[in-house]
Amino acid sequence: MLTSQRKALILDRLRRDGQVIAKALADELELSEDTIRRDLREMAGEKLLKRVHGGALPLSPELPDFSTRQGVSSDEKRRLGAYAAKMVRPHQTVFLDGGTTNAEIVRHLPKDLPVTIVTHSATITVELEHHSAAEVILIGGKLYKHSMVATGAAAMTAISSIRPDMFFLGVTAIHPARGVSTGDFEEAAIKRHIAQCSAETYVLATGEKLDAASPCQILPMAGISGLIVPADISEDSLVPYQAIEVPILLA
Amino acid sequence: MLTSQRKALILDRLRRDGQVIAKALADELELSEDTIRRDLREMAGEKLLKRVHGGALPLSPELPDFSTRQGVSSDEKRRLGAYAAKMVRPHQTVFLDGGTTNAEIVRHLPKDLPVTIVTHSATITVELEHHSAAEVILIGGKLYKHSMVATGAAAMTAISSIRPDMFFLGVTAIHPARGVSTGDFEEAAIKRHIAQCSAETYVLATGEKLDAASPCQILPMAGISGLIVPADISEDSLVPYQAIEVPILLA
DNA sequence: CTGCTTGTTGCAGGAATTTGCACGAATATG
DNA sequence: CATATTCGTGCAAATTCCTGCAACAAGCAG
Repeated sequence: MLTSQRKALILDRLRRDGQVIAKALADELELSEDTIRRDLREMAGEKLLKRVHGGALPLSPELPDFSTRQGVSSDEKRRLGAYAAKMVRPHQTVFLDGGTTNAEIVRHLPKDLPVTIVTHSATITVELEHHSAAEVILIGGKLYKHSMVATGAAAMTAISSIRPDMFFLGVTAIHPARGVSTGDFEEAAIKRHIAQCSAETYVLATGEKLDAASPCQILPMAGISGLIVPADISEDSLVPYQAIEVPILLA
Repeated sequence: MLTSQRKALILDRLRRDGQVIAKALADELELSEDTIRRDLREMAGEKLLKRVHGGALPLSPELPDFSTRQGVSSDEKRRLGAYAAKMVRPHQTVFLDGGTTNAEIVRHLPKDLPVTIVTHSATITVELEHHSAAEVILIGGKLYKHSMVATGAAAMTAISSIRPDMFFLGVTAIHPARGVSTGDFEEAAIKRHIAQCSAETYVLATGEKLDAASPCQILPMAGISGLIVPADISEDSLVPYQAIEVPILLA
């Protein structure tokens, strides 16, 4: 690996993760920590990053980016996103629903992973700009602006022609008895349709979504292949879901 | 192996792999590293690549990033965008092509204008998020990442079902004899199709696009309903276009 | 054919860069 | 305050780079 590539990688990680740990990166790239630290020292000299004990941080905490990055993703969402990104195997076809949590999945997907991403979300599509090896299929239709996804008959038809290996479903609420749900009827129908076309359906759930219900059910819990929750969630809150035998994955 | 062939090969590898390692390529071609390095040195002089210790990298690893390109719209583009936005009447159906100039149109559209916007561009779609009265139709398909627009058979089909009142066409070059053109064959076909479905087709042209030609023609000049150019452009440069009777609108 | 020029290639030797290691100093953590 | 990391510096080995030079082939004029 060329030095300049390594430095570009470091900048990339800073943008993506908001931090770089010297030791972790040294392990990952199979180089000595000295080399990484030297890079960090030089880059700090060029005002490209801020050195801190143990690694480095971006110079400007967060670029004031538009709607895509509006919700400064919580650490919780980043962990869920990283976990889900690791589930994706090369050459799979993955359907990504809209939402900030799913945007985190994209940010953790390796930029050179050969994979087919299908999405009906404009914001997810924009996030995929620099994933050079990813084939992106954009589902069109009437835009539902609240979540910036395509809906309607055209979207339904387009989705029908695809059989994704896995679907990362975005929801607003999860309840043991009332399943996964969202606020809009049309959106719920689309999400349900995508799930039916997909081999597996996973839901990324931050803590505050558990044991809540929104007006429109998408699927009963039995329709979910797996629920991905932060590892530090209280065990009590998971009991009702273990009871109905939904596979729970700890991120 | 001829020198020029070798240099072409190097450019090829840069495009394909994003890097060239001097030693590895010397081994592969059974030449001394000196020869490879000499090539790299010369090509760096011609601004064809960027030399780094150990080999070379493409000049712009990630072409003038779309998101940053978008941020720095020139004053010229803003004026064109404002002018085009004023052409849009309430309740019309407008097809917006991708590109930074068309993004400027959106930024100048009143947020409460009741209008139907059709687009195959993910970035344009995101720009429309806060236009509450606009109905947005997103055209899906295989994403062409260079310009972040949907292409392919699916996009063609979806476009066919729509008859926009006006189409704002984005191009990379405009030439009196060779018409409007762009760099990608597939993209040109899509743009041509949209124009054929639309009642009127307008092209927003910044000064540097005039009298240039890109590989793939979209339409002859006769296929254009109007050319929108900055008002401060030199009159001389417009003469060839007035001669072929293309309506010219000064923004 | 000869002599000259031009362009390409490989090689030698010295300069510059990169990398990993050692060791003492600085910093975090309990 | 004690311990464990992490940091910085100096140093040595390896690699890569550059310059100058010589060998060789191709093209061209005389």
